[in-house]
Amino acid sequence: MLQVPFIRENKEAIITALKKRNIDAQADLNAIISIDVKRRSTQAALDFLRSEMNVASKKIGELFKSGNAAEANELKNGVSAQKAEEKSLADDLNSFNEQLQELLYKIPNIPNDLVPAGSTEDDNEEVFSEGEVPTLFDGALPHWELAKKYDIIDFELGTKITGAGFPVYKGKGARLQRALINYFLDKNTAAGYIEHQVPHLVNEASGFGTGQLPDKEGQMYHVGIDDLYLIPTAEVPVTNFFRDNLVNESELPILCTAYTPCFRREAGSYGAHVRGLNRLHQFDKVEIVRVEHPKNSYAALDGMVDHVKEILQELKLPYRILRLCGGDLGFTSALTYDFEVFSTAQDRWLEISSVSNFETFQANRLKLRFKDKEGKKQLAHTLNGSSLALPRVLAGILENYQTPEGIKIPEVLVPYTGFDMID
RNA sequence: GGAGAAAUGGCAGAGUGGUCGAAUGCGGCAGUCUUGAAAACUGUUGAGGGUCACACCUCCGGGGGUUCGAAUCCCUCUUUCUCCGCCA
Repeated sequence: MLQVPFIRENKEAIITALKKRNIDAQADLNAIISIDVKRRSTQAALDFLRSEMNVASKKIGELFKSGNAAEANELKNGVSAQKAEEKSLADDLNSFNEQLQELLYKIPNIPNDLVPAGSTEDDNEEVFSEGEVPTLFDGALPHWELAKKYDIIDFELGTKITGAGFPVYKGKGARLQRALINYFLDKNTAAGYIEHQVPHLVNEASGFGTGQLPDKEGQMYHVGIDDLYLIPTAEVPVTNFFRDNLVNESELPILCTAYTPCFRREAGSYGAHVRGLNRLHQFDKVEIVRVEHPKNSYAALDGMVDHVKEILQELKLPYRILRLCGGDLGFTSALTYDFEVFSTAQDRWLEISSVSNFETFQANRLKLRFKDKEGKKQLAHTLNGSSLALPRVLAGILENYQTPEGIKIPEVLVPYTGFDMID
């Protein structure tokens, strides 16, 4: 969420920047500014009236104490008469605040200068790639076939007990998942991220804090009876740790990591792209979250990108890094790098990580501030990234490491799996 | 799930209708003293809105109500604690 004073002072620049998202924000920004003017004048009028009433009330108390009941009663009638006006002004103010809030929720974050223009994922800019795409032998299979052949993932069983998109991992498949989780968490904690285990359901306020609500209700599973949401990512509980926090500058940066399952309804997805592990309703992910000083947030973003790179290098998977274009950029993000691993048997790239700087956009919603050296309060910057999303990493390993004899395990994972081959 | 008690500033904890945004202690910050630190002493120290700056307004778990006036009274929700029941 953008701040109103910022909008007031930078309207034209915001309109220009949001064009990269293919959004014309002019009308909404104008509405915000004019409602804010009304809001402030109403607030001033209300404050003035209340001040009068407060003075009179205090006087009434003094008059009663000094036994001057007649005069006190007269004043009382005067204040009573003002109450209707007070209520009307307060209602107006409330309504302006609500209108303002609603409009502010509609405006996405301002893209960073580096964000390329564009409307679809085809316009994303490749900024880095590494690792050789292996030439597969004759008879190489896509991961869902491999999963069946080696009996390590049972999609049908998941469908039976829950529904499509909820696979069951078995035997060495389950063990490999657990190995990946442990490996990722170890990498993250070695880099200074503090490991957390968090609730997998969150309340409505948390959904608002990170920007899933309003508008994206349909993406999350909602437990109606208790009004809780299943988390679509650990970003939601972890970033909301800091909701309504005022921290000391010296506490920054704050680095957290958490492994959680993630639940996504993925309404509207269909076809070959949801095959196998490509798109699931429940999947595992290890997340990293940072709360940063605004001065450091872009250096931190680069650091997170390097961190994820290192993991992929160790796994020896072919991957590339994309800088998302305006049209593909998430609502709350100012700059996002996507990591994609190459799925050899499918001959396509699969997104396995998304690393973003939200600048103050989430912090403003969260009321996450820090006190600087002068004692001034500033919004902090929040960032997060996946390190990594499990299913597609697993798909990448299965497909790229397959041999006629079986699936080799990346060397770095062997200490975690306890075996070096799935056969 | 049932019964009872409670929720106040970073923390602890006073405050039961007006002079309370709130005593006191701890903590934090600044200073005095000290070679430096500690101790001691002095001062300072909640948040939001609003203003050029003041003024002023709002906030004592959330929401609503009574009253000229609410931290204080009433209703409701949430959370915490104690006891009982159930339970991994």
